[in-house]
Amino acid sequence: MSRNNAGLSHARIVEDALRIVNGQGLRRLTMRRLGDALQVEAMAIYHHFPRGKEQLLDALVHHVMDVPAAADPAAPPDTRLRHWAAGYRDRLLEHSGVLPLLINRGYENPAVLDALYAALTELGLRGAAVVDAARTLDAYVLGAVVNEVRDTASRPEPDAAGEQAPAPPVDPRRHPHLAALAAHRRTRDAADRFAVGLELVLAGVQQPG
Amino acid sequence: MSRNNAGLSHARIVEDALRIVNGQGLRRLTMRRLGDALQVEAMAIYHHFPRGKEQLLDALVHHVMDVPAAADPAAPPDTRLRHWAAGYRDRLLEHSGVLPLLINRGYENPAVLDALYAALTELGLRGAAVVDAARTLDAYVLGAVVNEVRDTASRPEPDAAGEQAPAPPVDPRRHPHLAALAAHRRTRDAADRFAVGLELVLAGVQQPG
DNA sequence: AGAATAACCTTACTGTGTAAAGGTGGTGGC
DNA sequence: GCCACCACCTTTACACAGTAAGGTTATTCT
Repeated sequence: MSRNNAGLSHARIVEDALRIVNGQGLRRLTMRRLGDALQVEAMAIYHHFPRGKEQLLDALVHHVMDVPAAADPAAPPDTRLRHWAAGYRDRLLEHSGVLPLLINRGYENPAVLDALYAALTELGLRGAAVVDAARTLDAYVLGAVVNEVRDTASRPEPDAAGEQAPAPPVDPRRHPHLAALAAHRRTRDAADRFAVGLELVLAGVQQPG
Repeated sequence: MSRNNAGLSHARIVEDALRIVNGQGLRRLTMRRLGDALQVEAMAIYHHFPRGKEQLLDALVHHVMDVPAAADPAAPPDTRLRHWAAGYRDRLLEHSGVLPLLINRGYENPAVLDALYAALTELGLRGAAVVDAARTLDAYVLGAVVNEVRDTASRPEPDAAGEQAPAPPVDPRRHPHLAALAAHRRTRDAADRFAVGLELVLAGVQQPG
């Protein structure tokens, strides 16, 4: 506990960094701020992450992505796919602050990917069709979460009383379909939207069967 | 042309900023660097973007997203959807540097969205199904592009002769499906992968008809 | 014991966004 | 003609970012 042993560790650093990110945003994740949270000087972090902030951000991505494949091998394959998607979405939403990092930093979780392939194979897909389906599902989930995060971020707060939806004006001359369907755009909540879209993708992925 | 008129303009600033971003990356887009590119001091930009860099980044997103809806009203609706998807992907890939900004900054292009609704309606969808399908397609395209960008970024260069795929080792005991399908994971190029996935989503979106 | 080392601290430098205030030329009112 | 004003750009300055270099300890090894 003395001067040269503050109990710092890879895990503790990542943990506190993640707390900062999803409490104050990625922008405010700073070496000095992280040091403060860890009761340590900023430069102490460099002993555990010699490549500095870049390496720290890599570790954040890795930590978010490195989960064991949810194992319910008895469940039917389509149920497992839905669980996979829901779990994936939950994890991304819980750490939505690191989403920008996922664009440039690779992850790839073999266990999860293998389980995904397994479920799709059990559904009757073979060979390239499995890989294509997996990629498509992955893309859908990621894109859906990104859109969801953007929506909830730009959707303002129910701050004052009554003030909620500014209802953006849409010109029915220029955009008739948009105007006609405007009501349908506000119905479901985020979770329902995700589930509905997932069903569509799942249906497409098993089209021949 | 004197000292108080360097010919700066909203459009020119956005243009040069975008050039920097997709030539050197978002990280290197800096007020001073942008000033240099525009032959101007950094603070000059604040006269056209009073809210500073935040507003500049908003403008970048807006510029990337604000394109007229590709109008080929004679084409069949499914063709129009494919064109929309291809155009969307191209635009995102061309400015892949701004992708991280799309997560937190809203855009929404009414013209494009209306055209999308129109095509889906022509396909036979009605009401909420149109909105759901549009959201699903949007999510797929965005997610697919994000994955594609990550792949091409982490995929190293065919720099020296012959050296290309390090072929990550996969344990066939732990991940049998991954091992069995490894060959299928490297077949198609990025454009094909996108097209194949899009077909799956399109199929799912029109499932009842 | 003495030396090596792991874990942290101090200092210092470059680069970043931007507030504040200063010029400078052109434009309109009188 | 002249002067006030304003749009446009520059200067200066500050707080905060990441991190290289080197210093300080306590533990551990010989």
